Amino acid sequence: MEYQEAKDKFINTWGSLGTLWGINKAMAQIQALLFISTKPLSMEEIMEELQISRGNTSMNLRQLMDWGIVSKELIPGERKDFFTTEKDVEELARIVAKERSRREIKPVIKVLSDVSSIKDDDTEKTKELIKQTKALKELTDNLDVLINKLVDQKQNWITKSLLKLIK
Amino acid sequence: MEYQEAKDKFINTWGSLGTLWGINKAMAQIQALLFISTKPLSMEEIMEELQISRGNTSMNLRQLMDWGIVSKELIPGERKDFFTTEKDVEELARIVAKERSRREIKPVIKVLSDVSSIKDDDTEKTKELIKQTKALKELTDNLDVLINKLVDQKQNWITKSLLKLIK
DNA sequence: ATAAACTTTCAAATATTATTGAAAGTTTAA
DNA sequence: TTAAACTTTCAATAATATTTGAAAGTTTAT
Repeated sequence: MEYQEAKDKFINTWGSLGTLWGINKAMAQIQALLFISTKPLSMEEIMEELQISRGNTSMNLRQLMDWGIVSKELIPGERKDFFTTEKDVEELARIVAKERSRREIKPVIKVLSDVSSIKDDDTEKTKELIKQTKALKELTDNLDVLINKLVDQKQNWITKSLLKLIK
Repeated sequence: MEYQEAKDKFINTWGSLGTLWGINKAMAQIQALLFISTKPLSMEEIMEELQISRGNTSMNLRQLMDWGIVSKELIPGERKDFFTTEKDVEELARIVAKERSRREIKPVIKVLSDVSSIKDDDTEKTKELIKQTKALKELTDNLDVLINKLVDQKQNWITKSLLKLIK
């Protein structure tokens, strides 16, 4: 496999993986492109490489910046903005995990917490609703804590965590 | 909050959460409905409760069964099929984690592995592609192992894992 | 202040994905 | 067998999400 083919394959796979996880294709592809780029890229270059429109590029770069995964790089003497992504995979994973926790998990915990604390009217169906949503709430809560704990271990978190779990 | 409101809220939240994670709304809602039901439900009952078509119900029940989270329950003397979902949250989480590993993570590892093993032609961009995809491959690999290890701890896996990680 | 260079916004267009419903298929009881 | 009861399939349709592109907005150099 040659460079160009490998690059395309990586960007496309990353793009469809994104889709599968509720992240849109362009957003994932831009990140992938920056991730393997040897230098910061301008909007023009991104549009050109991925064959997407200016508007699309702009909106998705904004989202990536909101996630904290991509940042603007000011290049002296250049009028345009240039963009880079976090290059360290562990730091990247850390950011993504934290953001997903904040954006997706926390709000769900809130709903589960509300639903599971309705007044028990002593009917079987109410009891079941309370019991099951409470169990789900506890699981989600614990998972969230677990993820945040994992991710907070500053260096080599995965390796460290693995070692501990082996017993 | 009354029973009906809490139930609707739960089913709807679960439905939109599904969407966010690449699982379609009806599929997530059916699972949610079964999860808080006190008894197995027929297709008719599911259609009625969620206001969705027969075809939609049938297809999504099939998918839930393919995932291994819903199963047919044969009720003696009944002609219709009845359906239940796994009621234990930990077992549910275990199944979902295993399936996502198999369906989504493993194939990505394969692609990353292929891409990162292209022939090094000693250009800077090829070196960067190899370096970055290799790092990503290793991270994904390790995360996958970690998830599977967590999930394989038969009882109270989250609690146990948490304790270990506290140090 | 002006205008060129560049970025953002957002309504409309396009593409993708989910849903419907009726026909085809299957199972069961008599 | 036959036919009623039930389930599945899938082409057509509807709903949703993404993308475009041009106008509006912003910044910077002169």
